[in-house]
Amino acid sequence: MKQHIFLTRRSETLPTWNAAFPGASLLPYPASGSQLARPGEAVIWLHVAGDKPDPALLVQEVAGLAPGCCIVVLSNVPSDEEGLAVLEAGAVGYTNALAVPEVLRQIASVVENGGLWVGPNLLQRLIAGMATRSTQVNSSHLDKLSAREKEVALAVAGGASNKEIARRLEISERTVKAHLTAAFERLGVRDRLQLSLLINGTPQASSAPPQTLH
Amino acid sequence: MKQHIFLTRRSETLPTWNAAFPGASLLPYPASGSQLARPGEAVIWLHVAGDKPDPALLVQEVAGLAPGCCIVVLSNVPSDEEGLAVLEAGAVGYTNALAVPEVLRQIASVVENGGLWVGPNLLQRLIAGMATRSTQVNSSHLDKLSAREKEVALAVAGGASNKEIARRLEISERTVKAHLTAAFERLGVRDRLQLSLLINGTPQASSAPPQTLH
DNA sequence: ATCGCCATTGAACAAAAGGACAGTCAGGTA
DNA sequence: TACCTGACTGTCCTTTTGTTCAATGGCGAT
Repeated sequence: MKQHIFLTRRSETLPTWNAAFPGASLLPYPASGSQLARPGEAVIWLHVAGDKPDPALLVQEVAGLAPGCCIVVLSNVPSDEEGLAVLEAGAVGYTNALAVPEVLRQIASVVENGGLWVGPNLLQRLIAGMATRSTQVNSSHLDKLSAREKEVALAVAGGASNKEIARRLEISERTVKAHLTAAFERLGVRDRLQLSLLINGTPQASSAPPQTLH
Repeated sequence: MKQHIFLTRRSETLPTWNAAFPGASLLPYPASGSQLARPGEAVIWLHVAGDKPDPALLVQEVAGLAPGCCIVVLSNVPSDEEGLAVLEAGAVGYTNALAVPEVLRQIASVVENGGLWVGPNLLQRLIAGMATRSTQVNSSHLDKLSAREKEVALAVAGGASNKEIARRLEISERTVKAHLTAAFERLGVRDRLQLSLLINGTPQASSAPPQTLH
């Protein structure tokens, strides 16, 4: 069990923190210059309230003062954006400052074992946003389609209905469906919306760095 | 402590599973029709090997047989793509089938408390991918929507189906539709595809007919 | 306390989308 | 010529989407 340090602005400790980690230290956080803990031997619980000092910058600063330590951010007003920001800044956990002791201990055990902790809501948003773009992005998707399929696919990507496309291309609605089915198959998507995302390059996941880290 | 059920194709149990949960059940998984467990009272460990039966579909099928239960996927050949797929399908955890007992128990404790479990690698990828993208979503339109409508609209813009969104937000599919109908109305679009184009800021204008009718 | 907004859901319904199976026709190639 | 591919179409059927009508409960404002 590593040492637990709570960093907060107002030097008051929340009852839940004590309940979770009776032996933890409490420090005011503009801890200038001095080292906070022996490298890699502590879990830093960083309490942020609002965005006065940018939480992400704060995380980076604290990371400098406690190299190798896990930083978990406790937010008074949690939001997906803030969570995203601090995690990107190097925090390994993000949760509500009022989380119950069980959850705090849960988080501790996860991060102490090298894991990251993200709340279900944020996580699901991440998954939702990522899921469609993970499937093999090649930018030259349209090249995989025949001329006609391409026309139909582009119309769909522009938001047209099958009926509209049929009228526009002067073919039956049935044929539009046939071309679409072929396009879905060839591009490996399951419906017109994902086809649209693919063609419109909405994913742009190709630019996301692989990130091997830690 | 909930009941633990391991579903696997070959009816052999891995030593690590036993070590982690001595009292767990082991079942072959094409368990047709019959209910697997009392609703919400079990953790289902779904063992997948390769992609013969699509893991994501399998998750959905099992979810139907064990409503309210947590499904954790154990993969013989884990990949970010597979993880993403099963999590999107409703699984609440994804890890290597050979994970050591400590990790399995860790995962169990997380999901039993309503959390999602995603390995550090995949999670980092999600965060990295999201952080670069989250700024470019067209928020001006989203401001016209209520908090809940926004969540649904964003999921749709990411390519999710109503069923998936319902599962993700833990509401009925009917409610998803209600939020969507409201969002269409407020943003002046006629269906999910055009909503996606609007939110993702896709410049379509030229090819997409205004179409007020209906 | 009444009003309006929001979140939620049910039932029923209509329309759109998509899959399965089957078939014609034109053009190019082994 | 036999074979293949792409474009095109039909019918039948299932699933998904979206609407209409209707209702409940929470919550903040007047």
